[in-house]
Formats: sequence, C-alpha cells, structure tokens
Amino acid sequence: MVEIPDLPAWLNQFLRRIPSGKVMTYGDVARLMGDVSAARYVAEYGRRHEHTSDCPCHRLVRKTGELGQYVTGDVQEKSVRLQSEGVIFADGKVDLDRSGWQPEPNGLPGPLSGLLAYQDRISEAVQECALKNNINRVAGVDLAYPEKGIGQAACVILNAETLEIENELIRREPVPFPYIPRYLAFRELPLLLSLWEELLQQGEEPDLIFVDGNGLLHPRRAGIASCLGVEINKPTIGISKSLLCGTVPEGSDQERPVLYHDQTIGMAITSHRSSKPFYVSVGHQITLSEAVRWMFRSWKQAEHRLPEPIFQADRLSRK
DNA sequence: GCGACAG
DNA sequence: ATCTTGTCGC
Repeated sequence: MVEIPDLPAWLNQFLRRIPSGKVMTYGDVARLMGDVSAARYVAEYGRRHEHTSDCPCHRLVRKTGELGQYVTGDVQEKSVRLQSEGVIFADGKVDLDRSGWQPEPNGLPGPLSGLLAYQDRISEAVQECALKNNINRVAGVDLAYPEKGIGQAACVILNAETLEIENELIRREPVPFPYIPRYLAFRELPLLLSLWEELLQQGEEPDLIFVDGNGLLHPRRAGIASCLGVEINKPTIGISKSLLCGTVPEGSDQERPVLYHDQTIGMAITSHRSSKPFYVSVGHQITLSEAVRWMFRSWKQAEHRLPEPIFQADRLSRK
C-alpha cells in the first residue's frame, strides 16, 4: 500500500498561510493538494472540522466569489470576519481579482500526488485475464461506519455452488481518510487489508472476492476492487450501486455496457425487481464476461437486488 | 468552461 | 456512507 496522507492536518497547516485580507477558492486549494476534483472535499472540510477561534477557515470561498458555508453555520459571521480583515466585496461577493491569493509556487507535491501515482501503478498492474483457478468459495467485503471516523469491515465467505455462508469476519478500526470520489480505496483499503491478514491467519482464503465499489470502472482504472486484487494477488470483482463515470446506452437490455473514452469498462445490470441497475467491473485477474457470469451465479435473483456476497457483507458490516 | 463524481 | 421523517406494501 502507499502512505496515506493526513488531509485534515495538511489543510489545517495550509490555511494558516492565507494572509489576512485575502481568500482562496476551494478549487485552488484542491489543486494545490494535487487534484482539483477534491474541491468538494475542501468545502466539506471548511464546513466541518475541528475549529478554534483563531482558525482561518473563513478565508475559503467559492470560485464565484460567493462565501459558501461556514463552520459555525452562520455565514454572516464569515462575512464579518472577512470584511474586518479588509477583503474587498462587490455585489455581496468577494472580489477575487483584488482579494484572491495564491502561494508562491514551491515545487512541492500536494498530498494527493502520491495517491495519483499509486493509482497509476495499480492500473498498470491490473490483470484483465481469464481466471486461473477453480472457484470453490466466493467472498463479499464491505464497510459500514458505526460512528464518525470509525469503520467496520465485514467479510462473508460463501460456498460458490450453494451460496451457503461458510464463514464471517468483522473488524473495527479508525478510518482517518475522508470520502472523496475516485479516492475511495485510500479510505477503505487499509481496513480491508487488515481484515485480509486475519483471514490468512485463519487459513480462510476465498477464491474470488466481490467488492462493494468499482474496479476498472474508474476514471484512472484504479477502483478499490482493483487495488485490493493487486495488493493481495487475488481475483476480484467490483460491484457498485451507482455510476462513478462513463455512459450507459438507453434500452431495456438486462446487460448494457458502460462506455468511457470508447472503451467498455463495465456492465450495467438491471434486475427484474428494480429498474435501477448496478454496475459490475473487472477488479483483478478476471475478464469482464467472467465477472458478469460469476455475478449472475452469485445472485439470488428472487431475493435481493445485489449479488449474495455483497448483500451479506453489507448486512454484516452494519451489525 | 462547467458539471458530475463509487462509499 | 449516515441521519431523519414520511410513505408504501406485504
């Protein structure tokens, strides 16, 4: 795995550098972290973090110059703070040309840069190839969050033929990394890997793992199912309940391709029970058609919308 | 250029 | 993902 940066600590440090009388936009801060697409997370941090009276988080605003939200819930207070620091307003919005601020470029990589590099390594290492071994036991893994900052991972191992449950395992640990679309693996993989270590010690290795999340169905071909598969060198399948990227052709087919940059990166599967599809993609060491086939084989169609391993892991993670 | 974005 | 309130169907 890669070293996981402490994003709240980085932001706390960085925000101190914004001078009084100046502001930065959520997106500009995210860009310095290494990826603009984390702008929403920066806004989320601005809205809820460990706040102190001397915290300069009021210097974060929207790209339009609108103030956005404030930790205390009172945007008026944000406005008063900025005005008392001399920030220039026009039409109730911050004049970013006059009051916007950027740090001197220092050439240092942001905290997300190393994670992007890790995703590149994963996408290079992913094997989209036929299964090599017999599949006797399948597993489903998922996480729930019983309280803020604490995750509970669950793994359910099933007989691949009968879908009877053979073993269950749960593990609870702090989860310090936030949820950011495309960066799910850095939030949930550490806990899944420690759960895997426990499985190995018990000699309970499954042959194929269903992961609640995507594999190659990811803008960088490095979803959590692929990261897990590469890390533990096991076949994995990604299953998600909503679409992260790509487009699906209109139609009533039970199986429709997910297209992204002219490539098929997954399959949208629609059951008879619900018009809302779920999405299957290759994690590691399996082909898309095999993944879809094993998905159908592990699907108690009449009972649940999702394949049984995922359904059971989801259930277990919540208790 | 802007919006959308797994759990 | 979690929370919360209201509604629907078995």
